[in-house]
Amino acid sequence: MPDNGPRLARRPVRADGRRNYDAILEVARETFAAEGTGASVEEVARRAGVAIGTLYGHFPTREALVEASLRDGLTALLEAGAHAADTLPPLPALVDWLHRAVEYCGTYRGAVTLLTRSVDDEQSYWHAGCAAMEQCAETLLRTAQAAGRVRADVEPRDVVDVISAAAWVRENSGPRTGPSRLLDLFLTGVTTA
Amino acid sequence: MPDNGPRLARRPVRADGRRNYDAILEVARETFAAEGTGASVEEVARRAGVAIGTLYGHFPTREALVEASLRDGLTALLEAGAHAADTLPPLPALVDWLHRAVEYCGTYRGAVTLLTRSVDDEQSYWHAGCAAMEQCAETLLRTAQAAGRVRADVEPRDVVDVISAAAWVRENSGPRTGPSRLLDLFLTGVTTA
DNA sequence: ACTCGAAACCGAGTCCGGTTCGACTTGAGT
DNA sequence: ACTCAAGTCGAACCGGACTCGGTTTCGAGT
Repeated sequence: MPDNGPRLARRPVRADGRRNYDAILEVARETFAAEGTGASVEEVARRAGVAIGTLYGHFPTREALVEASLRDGLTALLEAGAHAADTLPPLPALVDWLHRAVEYCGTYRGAVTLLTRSVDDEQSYWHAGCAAMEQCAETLLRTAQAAGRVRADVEPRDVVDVISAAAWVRENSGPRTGPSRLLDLFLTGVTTA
Repeated sequence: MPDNGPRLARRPVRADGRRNYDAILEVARETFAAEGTGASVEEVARRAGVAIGTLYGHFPTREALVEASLRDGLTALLEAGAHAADTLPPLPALVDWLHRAVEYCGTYRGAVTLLTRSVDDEQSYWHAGCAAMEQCAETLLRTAQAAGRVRADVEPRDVVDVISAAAWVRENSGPRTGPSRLLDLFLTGVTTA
């Protein structure tokens, strides 16, 4: 039987387990939002009123915890992509989704780095999610290309790279406001009449 | 007397000091090259045949050590910029230098992140170096703009962001070869006839 | 209501790496 | 040779990740 990689954290069955699981996750989201994905895991446990061992019982690594904290957002992003594809013309659909994707990757400081490393790592907690994102990007890109609105030599991988690059710049470079400048510059270089 | 930020590590005066300083720096370069800037500082001390305290005597923080390891490269990059400005037409000079800058930022895994954080941090060991790089970028950019080869609305800051973004993608995204694709796409979006 | 096994919980303990500090050693100027 | 600042040393401290074996608690089944 092949190793399917790490199991995603599941909401546990017992009432006390579920209570703690939820509490940890909520505190984790707050903490990551405030301090980035590098925040102390012990601190999360402490604030959630739970022993460190309990936290590790639910989320075996920091990665697992971050992944769980971001799961809902990813689902929303994929839905937004599908929705844009259904309701907008090809190029606007792509552009809209790209901006959302950049924003999503910036949910917590440090998240892009984790995400990006996982794209090619089958063992990672994120791999499936990343693959889904890549798939979404590919669909939107190919549609826009078929409509003649994006240069034909652009690859899905370029799109993924631009998303992460733009998100990374946002979180590491001085404070920027509004939509990602890097993304805009990329788009002007890549779109066609 | 104002705090001028951290002092850059200087080659010490005494012979034994200089010996150790040089040994540490050489080992540090090898180690960072092999394992990235996150490598264990203790490991560096061990391999250099020096006690941990000695290392800290010369380089008070990991940042100081990384900075020292990258100093020569930065000098070379700045010289290359000046040289390109003197010997090439405006746009090629900018393009050439950008590629070099991306390569430089990729000297060690993790270096871009350190560098980028320092741009706005006056306290950082790098601040002066970053400022010099930004200055170089600005000169080349403005010249290319004056020659009508780059869109007028591009700011030096955009250039710096693109350099770090491209370098970051190279080190974090799957293995890429050849010149940075991200940089190329940016340039096609930004250059004019 | 009671039993009992699995599910959860707990937190001390291990490991590891960064950084500090005060005692000791040594190079080099006089 | 003498002196002392420069340099060296490494034990010790700290904080955080992660483990594990003992204990408690839930809740399904009777």
